[in-house]
Amino acid sequence: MRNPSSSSSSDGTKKITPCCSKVGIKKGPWTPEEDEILSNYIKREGEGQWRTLPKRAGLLRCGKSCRLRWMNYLRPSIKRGHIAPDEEDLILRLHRLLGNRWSLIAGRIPGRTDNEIKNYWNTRLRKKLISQGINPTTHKPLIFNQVVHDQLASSSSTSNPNTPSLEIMEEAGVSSTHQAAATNFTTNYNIPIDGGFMMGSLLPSSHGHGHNCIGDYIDNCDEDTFSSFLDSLVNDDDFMNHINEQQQQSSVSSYNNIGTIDWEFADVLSTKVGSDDQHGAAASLNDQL
DNA sequence: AAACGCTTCAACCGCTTATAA
DNA sequence: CTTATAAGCGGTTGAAGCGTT
Repeated sequence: MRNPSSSSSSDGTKKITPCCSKVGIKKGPWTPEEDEILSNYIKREGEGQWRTLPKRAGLLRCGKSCRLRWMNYLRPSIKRGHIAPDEEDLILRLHRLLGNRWSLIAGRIPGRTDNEIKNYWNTRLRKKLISQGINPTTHKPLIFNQVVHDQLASSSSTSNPNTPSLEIMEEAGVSSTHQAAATNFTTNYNIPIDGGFMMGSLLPSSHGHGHNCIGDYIDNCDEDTFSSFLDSLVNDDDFMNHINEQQQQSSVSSYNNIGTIDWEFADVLSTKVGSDDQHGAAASLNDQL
């Protein structure tokens, strides 16, 4: 494990983490005895008050370490071991929508911790996607993105600056129907090609400022709505019902076509124009429909 | 059997966010 | 409103285990 004395900031000065700086605080792997003490204490007294918990429980650990051990290993609800294919699929779908929001992703997968999912992603899923030629950050094809982006950069032949050129769409194999939809889609929703819209900005605590129907939809959600939105990803059939309910309740015009947008096209388009993240939301939702 | 390289995952760190005083 | 403290998060590390040579 890591050397406790090696902690330093980028400018070389030592940084002290208050709860872990005391002499006599144990670090490194937990022993079965420590696990038992912590488990028994939390079962008896409950979670929380992590900073003072070690002293009260009689452990020579910092509160952070106790919390982590409990959250990631000792909690009775934790499901350890092999991640099933359906769990893997869910991780992929949620990551495509949420990015590296491990805690949020874990919250949607019963019995799995953020640390476990993060590790699984970094050691397996990331490599798996790369081996399949998929960018693990954007979930788009690795090579195609670059080619189209380069083409797009040298093109200025469309009247709407947000719309990819018809030549590019033809080259990319987009049908004429979808080409027309592209113009409508990008015009109606004023989607800027360069986006700057991170998937993480879909979250209530980190609002994006791009104009995107899905982004707007989620930006205007409260936490319960967002939570139920994520639940709908787990239960695919619920998603359209959820959107339709929101449509009826909302007078925001940009929501009006949300149930009729050609999401398959949105996915194709997002790949073609290279504004991965902004369209990534639509693309990920497309997969659910 | 030994040496080496690679993979996994528990645990730590620093930072941010939330809450209390 | 400001400051201090606690909790939570994501990135990173490195020991242990495993496979290969």
